[in-house]
Amino acid sequence: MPKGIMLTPEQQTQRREEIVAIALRLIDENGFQKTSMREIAEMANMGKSSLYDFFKTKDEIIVYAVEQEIISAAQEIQKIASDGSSSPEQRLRKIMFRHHEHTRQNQNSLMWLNAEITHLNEEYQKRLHTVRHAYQDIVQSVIEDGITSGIFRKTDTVLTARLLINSTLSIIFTSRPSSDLETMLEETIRIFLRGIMA
Amino acid sequence: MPKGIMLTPEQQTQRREEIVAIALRLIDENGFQKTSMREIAEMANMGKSSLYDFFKTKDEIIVYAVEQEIISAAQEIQKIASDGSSSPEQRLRKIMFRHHEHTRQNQNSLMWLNAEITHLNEEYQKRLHTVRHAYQDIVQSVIEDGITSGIFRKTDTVLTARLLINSTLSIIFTSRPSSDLETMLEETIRIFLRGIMA
Amino acid sequence: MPKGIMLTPEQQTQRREEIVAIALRLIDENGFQKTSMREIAEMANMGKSSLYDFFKTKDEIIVYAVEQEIISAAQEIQKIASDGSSSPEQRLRKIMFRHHEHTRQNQNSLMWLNAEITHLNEEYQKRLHTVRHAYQDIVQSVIEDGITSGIFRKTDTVLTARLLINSTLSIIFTSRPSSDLETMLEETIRIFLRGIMA
Amino acid sequence: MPKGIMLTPEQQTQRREEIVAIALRLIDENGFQKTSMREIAEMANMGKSSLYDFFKTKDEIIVYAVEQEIISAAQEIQKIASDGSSSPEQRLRKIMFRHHEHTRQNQNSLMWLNAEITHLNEEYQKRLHTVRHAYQDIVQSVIEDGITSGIFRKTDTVLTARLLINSTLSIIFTSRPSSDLETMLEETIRIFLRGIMA
DNA sequence: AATGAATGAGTCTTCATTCAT
DNA sequence: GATGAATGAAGACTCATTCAT
Repeated sequence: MPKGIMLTPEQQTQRREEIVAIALRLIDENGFQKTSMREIAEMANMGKSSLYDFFKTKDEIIVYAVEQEIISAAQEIQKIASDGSSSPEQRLRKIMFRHHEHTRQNQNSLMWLNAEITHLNEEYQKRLHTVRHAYQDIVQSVIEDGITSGIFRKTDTVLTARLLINSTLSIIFTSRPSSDLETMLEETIRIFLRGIMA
Repeated sequence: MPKGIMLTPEQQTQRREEIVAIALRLIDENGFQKTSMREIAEMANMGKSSLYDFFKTKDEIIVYAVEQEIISAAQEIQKIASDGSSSPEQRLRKIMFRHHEHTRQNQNSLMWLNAEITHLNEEYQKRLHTVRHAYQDIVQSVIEDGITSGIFRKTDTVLTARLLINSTLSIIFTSRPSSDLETMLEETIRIFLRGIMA
Repeated sequence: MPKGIMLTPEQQTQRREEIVAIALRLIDENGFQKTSMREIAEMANMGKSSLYDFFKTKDEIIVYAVEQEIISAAQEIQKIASDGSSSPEQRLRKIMFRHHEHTRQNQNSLMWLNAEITHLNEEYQKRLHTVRHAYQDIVQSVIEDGITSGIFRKTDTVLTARLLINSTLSIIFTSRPSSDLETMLEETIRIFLRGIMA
Repeated sequence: MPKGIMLTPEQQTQRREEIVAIALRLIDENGFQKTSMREIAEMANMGKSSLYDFFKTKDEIIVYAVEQEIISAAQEIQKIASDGSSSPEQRLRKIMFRHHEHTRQNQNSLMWLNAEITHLNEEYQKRLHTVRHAYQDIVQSVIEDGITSGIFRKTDTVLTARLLINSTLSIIFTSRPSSDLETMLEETIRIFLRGIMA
């Protein structure tokens, strides 16, 4: 950690990623509230106040973390969504698998934000909404492709996309799993596809 | 609030209900964290410490509150579920309407618990799981009725019930509603029913 | 310190006075900024947070302290001001002596507020302005008596009162006293009286 | 801002003046406490730590700033004071106008120092006392001229000078101005002159 | 039985200052 | 010479919980 040399944007980003990785781990273990900045700083081997050079507030850490996760997941599902060689059904299925992974990896942060997003400051809410909407739009576009091509019936695609996206939470956050995650995911996809098939 | 007069068990219970009603309202308005014991006590016209005669911890308030809400909602959907004169499909639809109401009325408490349940003490987790499972079981039983009677295909009914139950959260917690709640609920039910129809 | 028994208003007030006395002493020693709530609490033999049962903010401590001092000083100079048996000149002189005492006893708090009042929240500013104006009004009224009775010439009495009042700060806050406080006060009064004599 | 090029003493001084000008402005806008070194550095287009090449501490900035202001104002009032063609009364009046300007331009810094000077380190206190005394001495000298020439009566000239000097604060820092600044200044001068006239 | 006074542990955040490059 | 990354110490404030009366 050189002292007076401006961090390149890459270094900045890398440092942020490091912090975020640590923070996410702690948050997943103990919850956001019970994770303190002191704790994060200690795990990150830096002074409490140095955190504030990278994130203006504690909230921003989780917001940034989830924002990045969603952006990166969005890029991946976008690739799948744009793959003209698969049927909408195929693509939706693939997206769900990728999405399930994303949900599983960030389960607690995502869930915490679901519950607390309305208590974040407006800027953060807006940032999250933006990326979430973009993400949903991708899923939605595949559904619309299916409708256009006649294999899906006409549904409220905004809602359908959201139902699909949120369904992975039902799979992951259960105190009474009926089988392994993958099997449940398959079953979920099956139900939904059948639900929207023409 | 007479001093030195023993409260009968009924009064005890009634007082608990009052507190719980107030707490639920405050939590739904401001979130669990931002609702303080002082605030609850003031609204309930009692001393801070008197709350502790009814609930051992702050957590217990929300746990008990949601527990009761779920129990009471379970009783109602049980009635619907047991109504032999309707088809399973009809019953599922009615249940979803009632369930949606329940979700809407306690949205923040329910969501907060979803996010924080793993950080509650074990006893509370267990209590919540118990009632949730019982609730889910009812929904599940209707689905199974449908399967038995041949109108639903064979699915993972535990999972299906959970998907159904959680779908109301997707409807209620959206920053981008595609239409009014009831319409979205109808659409959701339609998709699911179709998804599980034989 | 009984635990669950409501403090009577008198006890409340007394407790506040105790805190205020300690706080004022610390503030006079080390300045407002360098006096911490922890320090005050420790000196007052109470938990940090108990302070907040008596004062909502740190600022409020000094505001309340000075407010009370001014109110009490105002009552005393009011008595002098209303004493019909003395000439306005006599009364002004007596008031200045009493006022000088008041200034001396609260020198650092008063000076600190002079510098920082604009950074206090509005409510506090208003409270201070109110009592200060009331205090100034009393001094002003004596000056006006003198004008009415013809012994003082017509001056801007609002300004004159303020000059008179603030002059004690010049006497007290000097790094180069030209004599003892009382002598300087006498000289100051002499100059002012001569300055406004008809 | 060339790197590695030695600054000439003139450039050094000039840079200091720039910093000081910026600091004074910020301090007068937001107060000393709320003005951070980062803020000053940013406004001065230099790195935070570069400030420390010019000033050892934050305190020194305001000390130096006010010191320079007083020295420069002292030079100006010295010119007035030495003007043999005007009467002491005339000169005092002119000085007061110039002094009022000086006070007004640095009101918050001056007031802040009044309140906090005793909490500065000794060296800074000494430096400020030195220039303040020099400044007061000039005013005092004019008063003494007046006494010598018989138009002023014999007063404690050290005190009188201080009263005169501080009176501008009463004019400027009021929450209840009785008229515009200039008029109040005129009235103040009138009262004082009359107060010390033979 | 009922209360509110008292607390202690903990929170996020700020900032002047240092120092390696 | 100039910089900004890094920090440590501190600060105000909150709140669930306890307990003496």
